[in-house]
Amino acid sequence: MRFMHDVKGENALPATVVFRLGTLGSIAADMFAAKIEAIGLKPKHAGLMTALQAGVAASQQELASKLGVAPSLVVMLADHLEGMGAVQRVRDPDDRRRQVLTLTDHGRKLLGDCAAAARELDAELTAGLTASQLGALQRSLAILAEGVGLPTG
Amino acid sequence: MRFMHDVKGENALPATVVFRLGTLGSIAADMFAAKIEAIGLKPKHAGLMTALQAGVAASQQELASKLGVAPSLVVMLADHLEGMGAVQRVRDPDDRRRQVLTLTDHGRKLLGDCAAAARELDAELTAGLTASQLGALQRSLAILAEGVGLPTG
DNA sequence: TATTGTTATACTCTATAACTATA
DNA sequence: TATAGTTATAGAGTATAACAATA
Repeated sequence: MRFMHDVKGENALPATVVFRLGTLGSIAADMFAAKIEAIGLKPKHAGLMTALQAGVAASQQELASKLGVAPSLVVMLADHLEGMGAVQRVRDPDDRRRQVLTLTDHGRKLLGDCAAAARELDAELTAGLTASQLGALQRSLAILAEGVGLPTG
Repeated sequence: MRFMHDVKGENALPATVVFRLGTLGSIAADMFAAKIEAIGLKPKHAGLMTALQAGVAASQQELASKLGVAPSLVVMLADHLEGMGAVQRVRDPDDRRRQVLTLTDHGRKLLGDCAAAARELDAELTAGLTASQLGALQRSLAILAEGVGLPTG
């Protein structure tokens, strides 16, 4: 006979995937934010540039939709990135209402710096995993990401 | 010869564990928040109750430390939980400055409801994984959680 | 004087709503 | 009239700082 709520067992809240993803994700996001703060970026800037790099969105409306944020937030993110020379805004000649964003060389370099920071954190975060565990984790996370239709990749 | 920044490859930002944990974690947290909103709770309330249940903290200061939030936030979370009869505040007779929080029966029931909600989301989220992939994922996440000294897990 | 809890205040983030330009 | 972008405003969430009670 077991406890109905199974407070310590594998059915308890802390053992669920959503709980662990939520808590680990929050910590991971904070670590990443701290790492890229030095180059003047926040995670959402990296997310926007990643969407541009992947070619899944170009106009600000498309970006807002893909990133799952309000259009007004894209304006501020793009302002910041344009101000530091990471992206360029060019009016779409076919529809002059649209601002098409493109990554500059500097933007690509910054995105590379973000990736390098992320890889350093990966090494730190996954130090306790064996190589095969790490591989399995990466594959599982990729499947989960695909399952929820992840905005930014 | 490869591109220096390897923008699409497995070294790129979207393929890192931190990036995927961050994005998936945010989605998971939102899903969980939406599920438990109906019972008047937010993820941080569940985290606080989980810490109480696990016995890793009792006073509000200890909770603030374990949860990684400001003491003033614990006051508000505890106010809310006390208001709905999920926790009790009792003064520590040995040190009357300390408020010791304890879960009530109703609090334990609510925590069980949170766990049930999380399990439902797990089923939905991990539908694309095989049983063995799921098991491997759970083990890996547990190791990562331990590695970062997770507050509430 | 130091510490726990509380209250008051301010800041960050983000969304909603109003506005401008273009279609 | 409808849409892309922008600006202005407002709300949620959380931290910092001041305060009260106890040690």
